[in-house]
Amino acid sequence: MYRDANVEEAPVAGRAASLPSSCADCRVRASAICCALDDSGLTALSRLGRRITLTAGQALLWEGGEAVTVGNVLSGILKLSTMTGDGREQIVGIVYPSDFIGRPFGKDSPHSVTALTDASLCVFGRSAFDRFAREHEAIGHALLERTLAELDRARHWMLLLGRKAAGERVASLIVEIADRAGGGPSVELPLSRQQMADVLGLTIETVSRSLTRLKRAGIISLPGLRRLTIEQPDRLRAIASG
Amino acid sequence: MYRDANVEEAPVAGRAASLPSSCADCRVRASAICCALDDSGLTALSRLGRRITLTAGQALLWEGGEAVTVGNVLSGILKLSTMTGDGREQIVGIVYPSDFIGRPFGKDSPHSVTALTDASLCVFGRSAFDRFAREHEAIGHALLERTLAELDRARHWMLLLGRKAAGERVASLIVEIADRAGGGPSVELPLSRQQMADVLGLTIETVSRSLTRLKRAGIISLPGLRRLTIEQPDRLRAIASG
DNA sequence: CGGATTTTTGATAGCAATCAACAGCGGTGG
DNA sequence: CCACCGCTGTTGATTGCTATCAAAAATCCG
Repeated sequence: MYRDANVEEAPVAGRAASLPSSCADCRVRASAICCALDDSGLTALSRLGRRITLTAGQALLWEGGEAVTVGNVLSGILKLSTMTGDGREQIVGIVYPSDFIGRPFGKDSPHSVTALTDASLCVFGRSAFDRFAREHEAIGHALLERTLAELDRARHWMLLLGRKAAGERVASLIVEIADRAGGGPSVELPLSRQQMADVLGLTIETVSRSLTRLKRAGIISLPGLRRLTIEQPDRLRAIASG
Repeated sequence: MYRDANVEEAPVAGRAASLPSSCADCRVRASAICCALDDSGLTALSRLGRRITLTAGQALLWEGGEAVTVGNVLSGILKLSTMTGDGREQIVGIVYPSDFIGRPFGKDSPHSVTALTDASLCVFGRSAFDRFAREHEAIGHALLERTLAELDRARHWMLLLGRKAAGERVASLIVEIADRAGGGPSVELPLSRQQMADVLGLTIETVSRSLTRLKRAGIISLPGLRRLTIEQPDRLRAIASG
């Protein structure tokens, strides 16, 4: 089902004095971790990296497997997931463009990384990246800030998983997706019902029923399977906050 | 119910050339974050810090409050916790001696930090610590490694909260506590039943019933309320892994 | 248009929460 | 020293929520 990631193209290292073309035209240059680097650092880092593409469903890293690669998401959406011994899955993170993926400074990957949509990434060998990060304070610090923010988010999600009822979980997810999408009351859902269930620690049926209930209450409407409009943000947030 | 932390003593900065006495006799010097520093760095850091004590139940930081302090735990055990709008609590982390607490590089504390036992800490003003960390690469890197490990642990706990049944959760917690305690089949439980419930996203009754079931199955025994012996580690681990 | 997949809806069952009472333990004071 | 009290933990009865099982409806895609 899952195939290996394919290399799209070798990096094109520009002249030493200028930015490599692969970075110059990078869609996430301003917001990815590399934005902490100056031009010379960026040039040096770009020599370690290459771009790859993943098709929806394709995995890049496996839980418990060697943490061989790290990198930035350029486009598409990926999931971080772990599984119990008998195969129940929990999504522990959703990764968007400009987010960093992989486990620097660790031998094994603590979770799987799988593309939910077709995606493109800028990836580095982990050990080469680790070495680079040790030499470039700015990258290390940017990584620290990101990791601290991720930890905050993971712990906040623990409250949802440990203490919130199904309806509250679904409301919380909608609020988070809407916030991430940035404002508008109408959002494209990046997740299928099954994926929503795997994020929320619920079943697909319970997610569906919760959405129906929110719809019937007039709090949201569902113009399409993957589209959702928040009709009453205040009530939605009230439910989400538990 | 919760009182403010009390300052125990001002730091005693030793002669510039030697280690300050507060660090020289520090119980966690070899394993806390400061072990990344050389003597001069340690001396500089120690000038920013002071020791405080907390009594059981006392809070150091509040969820949503200003993240004024960071520091190392010297002795005792603390919890990190968050609450829903209507007061349901989830413990998102247990902190042991030599662990780091607080939220560097952030304005607000994402969770409360509360002592579960009497505890002593070596704390720093956050902004002073932030400045220090930016100037001392070694601390920043040590913090990064710790934060990455914490993130791995938090995400692993998300699997437990999202997908494991009550009995599996309790078994997992016992395994984790036993591993942390280091080997012996008999462990002192650092948590009350209520606190175990708050970590596991369960109620106190369900935790108690799960323990009783494990006891009746001969997998564990409970020589005292706060003492537990693992009789059949393999079966316990099998249950824990889901 | 037709088949496959995803989503919704319905019926039922099971697990954990809730409500309630009791037991064990430790501390205190008579 | 023992009786009493408060607190923590255990056990029991019941309820309620969510999972599970099952089937229909909607959507997607060739």
